[in-house]
Amino acid sequence: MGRPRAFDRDQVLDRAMDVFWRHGYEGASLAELTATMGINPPSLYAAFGSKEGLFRAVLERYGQGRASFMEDVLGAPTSRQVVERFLRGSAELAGDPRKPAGCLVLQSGLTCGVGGESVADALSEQRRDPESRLRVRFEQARDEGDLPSGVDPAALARYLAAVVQGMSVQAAGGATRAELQQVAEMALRTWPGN
Amino acid sequence: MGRPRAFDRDQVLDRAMDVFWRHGYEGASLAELTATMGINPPSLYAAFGSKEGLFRAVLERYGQGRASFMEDVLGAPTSRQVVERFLRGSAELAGDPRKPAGCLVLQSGLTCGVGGESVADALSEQRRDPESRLRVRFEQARDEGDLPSGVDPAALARYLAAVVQGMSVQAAGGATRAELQQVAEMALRTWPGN
DNA sequence: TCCGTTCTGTAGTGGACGCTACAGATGTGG
DNA sequence: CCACATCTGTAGCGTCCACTACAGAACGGA
Repeated sequence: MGRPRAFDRDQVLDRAMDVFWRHGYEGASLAELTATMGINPPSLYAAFGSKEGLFRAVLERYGQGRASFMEDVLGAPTSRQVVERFLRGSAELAGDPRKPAGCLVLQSGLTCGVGGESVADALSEQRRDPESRLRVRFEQARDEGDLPSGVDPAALARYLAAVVQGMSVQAAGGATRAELQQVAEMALRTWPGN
Repeated sequence: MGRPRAFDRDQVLDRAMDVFWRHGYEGASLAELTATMGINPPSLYAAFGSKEGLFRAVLERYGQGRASFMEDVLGAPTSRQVVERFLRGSAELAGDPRKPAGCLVLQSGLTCGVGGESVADALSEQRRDPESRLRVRFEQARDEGDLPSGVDPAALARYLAAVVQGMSVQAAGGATRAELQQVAEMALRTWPGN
């Protein structure tokens, strides 16, 4: 009971995500956030507590999409197909013209000013997550004999994470979807067999 | 004539570089910069004009080191060796424990707030430079028959740039030098021949 | 209809930011 | 030794930042 909320939580989160994505966590000002979200500061603070709280809510929403992507990737029958889905799908996502370039988790903060360390740490953790899930999947593949000999699951996972993060950087610099796909195909040459 | 400058320009630039590297362009405050450089704001402004002017001076100094690295890379006799030097050398640099992790050009600003676009553009340009020089080198290699058939010089250059940028991101997340070297070696499998 | 509760919009708050006015210090040229 | 030019340190400028006090509006319950 009480006066009902005049905005849709998911909708304003999507709009906030766009601002954080384009300007980074610290570069996104409350003035621009509230203007884009179409609400006033008190409403924002009542709903999310703080700028960091808002950002974490955005991050969680973003993480849902990533999680479903990773489930599709990890569900591929062979390790070679895991790699294909991961690289090609990431190129597709990083180059999606309907969204800001690259990846929110990378764009919104590689570095931070003093006091922003907790946000930077949260982002760093988010970046590590797909890599560790890939590693686990490749360890399983190795035990099943589904990994070329001489390939270390951890090194392969780290390499793939690096390539995808590099694609995000390229996208931020204006690379097109087709160019990102070329990067994915070059990376797939790492592993011509299978 | 007049009162002589009480600080060494290159020394304060190196110290400023460290701050920008760790906190990014916008995350580096004048207070921290002046404290680290050991000078007061008026001295800084007399010498560099503005925070952006200081950053550009830092960037130019950083670029000198990068340029000599790229000259060594591009001077390798075969394209395969160009790739080896670029990947292994970049892993070495990104993991250098004497400096902040990764690459200044990437750490100091993938995104920016409103008004910081000129800095972001300058950084984006700096990021493209090694890639275009690699492309030119690979085009030369192709004309000399020194490139495997089916490899596009532009795509190869972009791929390598992405891998190296990804290594920087990994370094920012705490990856060790040895782990970065593993990424380089994985990437070298792209091109087992030669 | 009135009450309690929750949200909304206006209009700020203190503080940190990039930057600079000013006066004193330190050098060179005459 | 003095006039002048340049740098240095103190102290503070206006502006923008994340954030909030407050009063009125919009609901459900009695």
